[in-house]
Amino acid sequence: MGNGTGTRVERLRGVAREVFGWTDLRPGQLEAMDHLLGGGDALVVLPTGSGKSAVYQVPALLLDGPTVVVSPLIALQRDQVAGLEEAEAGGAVAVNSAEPGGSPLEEVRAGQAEFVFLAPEQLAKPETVDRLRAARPSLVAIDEAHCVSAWGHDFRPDYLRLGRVIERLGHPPVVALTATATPAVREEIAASLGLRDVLHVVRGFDRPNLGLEVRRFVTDEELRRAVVEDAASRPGLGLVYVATRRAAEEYAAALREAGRRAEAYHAGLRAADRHRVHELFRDGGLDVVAATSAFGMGIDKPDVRFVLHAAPPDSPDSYYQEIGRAGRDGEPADAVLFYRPEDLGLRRFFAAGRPDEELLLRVATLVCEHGGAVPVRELREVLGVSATRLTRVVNLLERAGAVEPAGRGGLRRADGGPEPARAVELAVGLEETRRRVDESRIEMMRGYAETTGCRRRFLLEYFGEPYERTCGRCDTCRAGEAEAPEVAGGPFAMHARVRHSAWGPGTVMSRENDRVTVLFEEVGYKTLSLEAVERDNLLVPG
DNA sequence: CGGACCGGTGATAACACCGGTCCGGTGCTTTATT
Repeated sequence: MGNGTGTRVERLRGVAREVFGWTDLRPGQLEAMDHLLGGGDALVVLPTGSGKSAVYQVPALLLDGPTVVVSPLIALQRDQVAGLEEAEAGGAVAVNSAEPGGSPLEEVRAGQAEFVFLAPEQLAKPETVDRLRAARPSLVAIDEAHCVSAWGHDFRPDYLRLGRVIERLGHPPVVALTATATPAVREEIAASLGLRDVLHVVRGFDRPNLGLEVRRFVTDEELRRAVVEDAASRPGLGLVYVATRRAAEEYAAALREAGRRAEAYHAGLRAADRHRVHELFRDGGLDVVAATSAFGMGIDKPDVRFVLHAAPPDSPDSYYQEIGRAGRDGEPADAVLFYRPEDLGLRRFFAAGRPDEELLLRVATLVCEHGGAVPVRELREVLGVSATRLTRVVNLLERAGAVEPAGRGGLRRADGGPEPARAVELAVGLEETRRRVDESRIEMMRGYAETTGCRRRFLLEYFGEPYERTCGRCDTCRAGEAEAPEVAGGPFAMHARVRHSAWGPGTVMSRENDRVTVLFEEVGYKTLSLEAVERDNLLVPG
């Protein structure tokens, strides 16, 4: 393989060509790879199907030592391992509950595997981290890195502990990869993973071949009928995203009734059924999949012609991820949201979870009174709670500065940290902030559904890309309703830092002609009328 | 937060209406039982 001589970029190109057969690395990819070879960390936002994996696979072969890849789904790990085995890129193994015994880690230690795939839950075991550390990893890749922000806080709290794991592994170069991330989510990922000397590579947010449309309904019955009629009459392959498992089954049944080859997909299906639907979808045996958010990660089918939403997701972030599965081939495709404001209620319910004050206090008190290092495993046995619940609480107490890790899987009171009662207060405050931000993202989803402006502009500015025009291809543009934006400027330019007397510091995310949307650190997204802002001097530069 | 579902109510009876209750997404793990 071509190494030893030549510039880093030439060596990277050589490996890409000779090992993987890639002859056309894109500027964003190369830049990130080069930065990693130089010892820095990178946060890479590229659309799925544009070679995100290459960003760690190529430099991995030029760095001396195995590459640790954190990947959220066992199914994705399997696919990636298979792909690497085929490329003969130095061997790849996965470590998870579905794999036999402890032999994969042995292969890594013995230098027989260049890539090792794990979910964050595996890295919660100190023994596993120790064995990886002994193999002296030279690169860490966090795939689908938005999971750190989206899942780490409640659903899979081990995501929030990856920063600790990276340190424990000696902090080799780290690359975080995702297809969707607002500036705020990118900041959170970088901070949570403890990235240093970070190069941000963000490419290809706009998807001009996607037609955007929102249709509004009063009753649930009308909405359902319209979704089924629409999905049944469109040519080509499509997805219908729904909010509940039950709705997935009902839509699939209605579409079959209407003569389409349709299947439901959600996490309540047996593994064999999920597998079967995936294969049918992949091999062209279906017209429509009616699915919850369980369907999507790892899907890279080029010819999806439409993505309909029978209910709004929890944020524009999720929405963009889901509609981004349409039109990967660059041909025209449609993204239609069938909208009732009431349907945001379910999202609000999911966002509302309250913190576990009793458990917070018990953990804080136990650790505080112990005086030394308490093994987390022991805490779990004493308290008789699930690992997920305990990890969530420990994360909060760490963020509140009350406890800190002590060696292998231990926990002790932080030096000069707050008393248990005060620690609980601080932790509850952190949860409150989190809840407010989640709710504000739901409000931004309402904003998208109800905007009278250009929808593409709304989404792109939400993702931090200035878009000083109208697209002409969304429903509001076509109806001639979208107002042409004025040239922005003045005190509320995109990304300007501002301060509000009650809501504290924030960043301007977008500006329409009569209002401005600001992302506040403490309360999330707020849209303010410019008239009120000017009349009452609500925002000052900050 | 909103919807589906259930059982009680009223009072020529059948069925419309009410209020209460329950339920809802995403995946890793691991272990005992077939």
